[in-house]
Amino acid sequence: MNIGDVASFSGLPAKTIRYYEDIGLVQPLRSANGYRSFRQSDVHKLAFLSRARALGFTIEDCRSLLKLYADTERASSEVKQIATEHLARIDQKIAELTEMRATLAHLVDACAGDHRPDCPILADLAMMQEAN
Amino acid sequence: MNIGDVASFSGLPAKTIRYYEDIGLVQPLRSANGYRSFRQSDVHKLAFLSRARALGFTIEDCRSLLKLYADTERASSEVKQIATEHLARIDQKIAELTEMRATLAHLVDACAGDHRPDCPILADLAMMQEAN
DNA sequence: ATAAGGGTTCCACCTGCTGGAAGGTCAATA
DNA sequence: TATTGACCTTCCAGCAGGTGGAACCCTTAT
Repeated sequence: MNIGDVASFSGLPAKTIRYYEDIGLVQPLRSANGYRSFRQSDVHKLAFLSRARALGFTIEDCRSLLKLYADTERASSEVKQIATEHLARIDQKIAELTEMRATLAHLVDACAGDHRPDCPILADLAMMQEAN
Repeated sequence: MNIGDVASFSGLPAKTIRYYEDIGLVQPLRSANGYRSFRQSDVHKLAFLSRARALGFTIEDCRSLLKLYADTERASSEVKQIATEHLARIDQKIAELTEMRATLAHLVDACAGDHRPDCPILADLAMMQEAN
């Protein structure tokens, strides 16, 4: 399979697939003409990566997950730990964004948004200047 | 004011302040010895930037906001638009993360996380391989 | 023969900093 | 006065995770 086919199959751009090869996540063979030649297992790996990335796992997480995936003797606890840590990071991020959202929504709400220059958003961002 | 003082005052690392000068967000003067010399207005700008960045505005947003801030003739609608677009981006991000979180939490929940190799997390990530 | 549509490499760029090396400056102390 | 230590300076490199483009090769059809 050439890279274009793999791209449409895995949903990853060809550029990304080349990048994944660069950083050692996949090792496709090469045809006589120099084209990358992907085996079924490579395609599976890439689909795996595509899904893992879509769930927000970092590349390093993906590397670990692929290793565990390949090791049929792994303990599921190892996988669960990676996923649990990632879940905590997501929760953290959601909490941060939610707080930002609240503040920002409040400001947007307070701003008339008309032709006049008075703007609570700028006033809040400046704050210190207010005390001036 | 030297960069160290400004850093502790604005809450931004000195490195970041230098970077902000690099990209033209602030233009401090220079003392005879070559040290950056920050006026009150620079310090205010940096505090403004610090708050705007904490609310997740991009650097380019900040650039626009600073320009609007400096322009006492601005229409508040211009500010509101930037903030509203940013709010939408935040909502988008929260939605994505929330979906990720749901899927991941479901998987983590389903995984025994013990010494055995059976793992629904890997199984789900692989999917295609399942059909193999 | 040539044009279209694959593929290849390499290098630069994106966001928003951060770290480190190598050196200049300043105030206080031994 | 020498020297320490805490400042400051510049410049260069790197992080994640790709993306864009240039310049080129390969294959197939017309």
